Amino acid sequence: MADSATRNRPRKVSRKRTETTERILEAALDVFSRYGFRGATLDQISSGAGISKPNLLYYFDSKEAMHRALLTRLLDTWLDPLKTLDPDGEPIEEIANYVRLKLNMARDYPRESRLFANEIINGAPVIRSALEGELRDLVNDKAALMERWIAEGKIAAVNPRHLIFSIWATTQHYADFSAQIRLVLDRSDDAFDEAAEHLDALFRKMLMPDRGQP
Amino acid sequence: MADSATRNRPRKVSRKRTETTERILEAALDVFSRYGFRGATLDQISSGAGISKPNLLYYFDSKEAMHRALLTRLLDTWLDPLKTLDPDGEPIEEIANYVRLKLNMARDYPRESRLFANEIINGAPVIRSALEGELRDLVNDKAALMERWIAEGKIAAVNPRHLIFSIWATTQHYADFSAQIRLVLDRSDDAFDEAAEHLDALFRKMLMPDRGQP
DNA sequence: CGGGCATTTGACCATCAAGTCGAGAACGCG
DNA sequence: CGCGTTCTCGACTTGATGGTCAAATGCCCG
Repeated sequence: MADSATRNRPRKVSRKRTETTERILEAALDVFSRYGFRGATLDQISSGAGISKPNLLYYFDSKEAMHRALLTRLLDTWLDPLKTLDPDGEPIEEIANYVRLKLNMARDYPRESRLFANEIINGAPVIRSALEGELRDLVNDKAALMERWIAEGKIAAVNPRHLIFSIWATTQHYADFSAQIRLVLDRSDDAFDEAAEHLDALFRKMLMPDRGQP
Repeated sequence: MADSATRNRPRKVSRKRTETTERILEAALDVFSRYGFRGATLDQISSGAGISKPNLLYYFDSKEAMHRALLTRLLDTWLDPLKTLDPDGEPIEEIANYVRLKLNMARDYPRESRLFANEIINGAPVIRSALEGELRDLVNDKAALMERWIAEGKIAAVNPRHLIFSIWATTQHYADFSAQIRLVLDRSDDAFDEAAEHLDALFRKMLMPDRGQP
């Protein structure tokens, strides 16, 4: 590790190469998230990235390779907020904070959210194995943490896994179904502030331990 | 209206025609919900319906027409549960019942849910106008009802529209993201019973009026 | 039963889109 | 400068796919 080959050449991959790769992935995210995998065309992506189609295929072997690169890179970002659930923190604050983080991601990265949604709706053909491994382990870990909090009477008795599902569902909804939300609410200003308040109240109330009957 | 041409012929459209149309829409639902509009092919649909491709196009002018027929027909079914919110019922029971109905739909009609999700994620190009009209009116109506319940102290002070969003999100999640849920929960048996219990508790707790400080 | 309308299909067409090829331009580096 | 490597693209190939057409078959009803 840290061998001379990697050390001596400050960049084995040229700056230009990484820059172009970045531009391509940015354009690909735009197109894939808007039209889905099948609906996206290489022409759209290449023109979005400002290069020719053969050049696009010089950087990525195939349309599928681009899609895969995008999704695997995304997965880490996507799972990150859940990792921040701190076993030593104040339980309700920790979870409320997680909800806020997820909602911020829906607001700041709607394309990523839609890309992910598309992949899952279609049965997660690409990231299935990653989901089975990394995601399941992470969820199991955090679910166990919540069980502990419940046993200690710190939060109400909820089903931890379904609580996590509810958090994912409600927060990502504001990205994935934004078209519907805009149409229902009528106004174009984003409803994220209201949503934040609403979801904070929803989950806090859900988690408040019932001190009534011990 | 009600002219003889329509009256005299008990079925201007033959039984066979409606039956074939039905078989086509069934196959189309299957394919569109699984692969999205662009991803679906007429060959898949025609073979799913057990007829030839030209015959398919004898019944529907185009792929788009089939898709549109499917979505407009679906919209009514989709909105129906919300209409059942009874202004004269017991508020919390009414809403809990609505949640249960929506979750049952996610369980019994996952293909319809995914078709709808696909349409919305892509910006609702087909049913935009219907959403702007019918759906918005319906939501406004029911939101007003909830405002009344809040004013009467029957339910806690929630943001009615965002409450509705949360119900849509959490229930449809079990259909649209079922792949993820199966992977996380590990077992193949559907998690709907657990989900029903969890969501019932979640929304009941959210809606319980705080008798503490009046 | 027979004329006419509805239904069905094999063969075909046109377009679109993923991916290939070979040649040329740009760049790094001695 | 010179030369190999990296990068870029116009033109092309190939397969998939939405849609057409004309001919054949079935079916209703007088």
